[in-house]
Amino acid sequence: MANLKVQFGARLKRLRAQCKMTQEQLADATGLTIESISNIERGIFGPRFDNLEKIAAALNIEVKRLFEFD
Amino acid sequence: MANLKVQFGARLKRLRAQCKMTQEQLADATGLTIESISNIERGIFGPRFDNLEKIAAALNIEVKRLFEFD
DNA sequence: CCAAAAACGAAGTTGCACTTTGTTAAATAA
DNA sequence: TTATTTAACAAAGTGCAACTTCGTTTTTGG
Repeated sequence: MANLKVQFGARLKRLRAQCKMTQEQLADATGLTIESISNIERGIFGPRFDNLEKIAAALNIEVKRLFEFD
Repeated sequence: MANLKVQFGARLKRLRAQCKMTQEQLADATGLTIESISNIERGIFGPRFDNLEKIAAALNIEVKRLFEFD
């Protein structure tokens, strides 16, 4: 099983796609750069808690859904 | 609604209690200091992703359960 | 009461989240 | 095909929040 950052990134990418948002749109909605969104989705790094909140808010979902893998 | 760090901290505290673990035991199991555990539980700061994994592993639960509030 | 557990303060370190810039590649569409 | 958009990827720099350390006080529970 891949590490948490990778799993989280893949999950985020899928949820963002379901929202039909581009990385740029998510970046704008969260205040992060498009590069940071890309890095998060590829599992390069995991977002801090404050940005975790912003990401969930932008996708209009609860934070825990970002951790629902399998 | 309190911010994510505070909600997470309260949730962690409850789950740790359910496991009948002390902060010190959780600290030992995760490699964090007892102070860091205390700070996390009080919502002073949120753990990084690598430590999120270790905390969930120490409690023998899935990460998502740490974000199940309400 | 006593001992253990946890809260709290303050100050210092460090690693990682995040940015910036730029290039390349893949996807979508016309 | 040719554009155009979207995203992957690299490398280098910055800042701040996560984390530590040391010490004191307060709370909990037996």
